Amino acid sequence: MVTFDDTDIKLLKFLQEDSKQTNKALSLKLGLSVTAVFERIKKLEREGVIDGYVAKVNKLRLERNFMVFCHIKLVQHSQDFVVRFEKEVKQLNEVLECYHISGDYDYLLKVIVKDMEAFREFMVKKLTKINHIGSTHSMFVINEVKHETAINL
Amino acid sequence: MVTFDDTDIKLLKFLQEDSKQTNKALSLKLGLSVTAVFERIKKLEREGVIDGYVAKVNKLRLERNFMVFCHIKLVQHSQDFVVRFEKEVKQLNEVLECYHISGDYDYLLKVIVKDMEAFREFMVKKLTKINHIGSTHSMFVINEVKHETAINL
DNA sequence: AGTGAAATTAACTTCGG
DNA sequence: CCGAAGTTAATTTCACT
Repeated sequence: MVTFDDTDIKLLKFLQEDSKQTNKALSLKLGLSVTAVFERIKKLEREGVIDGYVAKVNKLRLERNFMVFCHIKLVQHSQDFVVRFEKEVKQLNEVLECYHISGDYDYLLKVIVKDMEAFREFMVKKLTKINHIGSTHSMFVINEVKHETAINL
Repeated sequence: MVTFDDTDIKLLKFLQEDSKQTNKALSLKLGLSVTAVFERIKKLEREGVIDGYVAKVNKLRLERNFMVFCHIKLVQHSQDFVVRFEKEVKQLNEVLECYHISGDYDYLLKVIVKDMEAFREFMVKKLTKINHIGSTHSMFVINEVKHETAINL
């Protein structure tokens, strides 16, 4: 098991907020040399703690501002059905997230589309075309109160 | 209204996947010069379409692998209560996402903590300490089937 | 482990056309 | 939008604490 010291945690916090800042800037915030920062980042990348670097885009500006959470129940829970459902749902690009959850429903999906019309299309032509879906229940997002990409470290 | 051409959309797709690739690499993928890529990125940043650049971290490696979705109902829905609830929930670092949703419950929260014990602490000491919460319903994530950070463009 | 400095490479940024 | 030139930062190495 690899361990992380406080400096690693701080470094990850900074990089989760802004990955474009220079190693110089990070070295000042951390009280380390540029070389040390460089080595630590490389180590975190090598160990897979840092999983990559991505641009965040503004959903509103891109007309992908209609978010819906869909609960899904399967008709059966045999290994076979579960595997097939998960495989098919992964291929739907409107589905950004899919979780197998405890409770009344089996799955919770986060779906992002342009508008209600696009959502209807998605439901009718894609989601409900997947076999073995028992029932669905959609919850529309009225307002995004909070959306953090950074894990709380 | 600002518009985006196909090249902008492609560029955003690439940057949502990997923001550390060089403008040179992007220029090859897009069939443009490095300068053109540079100018387009700057334009997208200026216009707020690109919202920032962040490092993705591996939840598993960092012991933040316990995810719970919490439904919350308020006892009242006066402007005052809603505003106060939203303000307080924003300050909880275990809550990565919070949505005001349609349906039986008022809010859906995505909570990430270390383990069940940490979740219990969170519920008892933080979440249910917020006033005006009527009822809650927690759904534990058994398995993360899909988790895309990139918006489907 | 970390530091500072120096050398190298590569990327970013500006500018004239 | 392009290519070239100038600027800056990332990256690597090394001698030393």
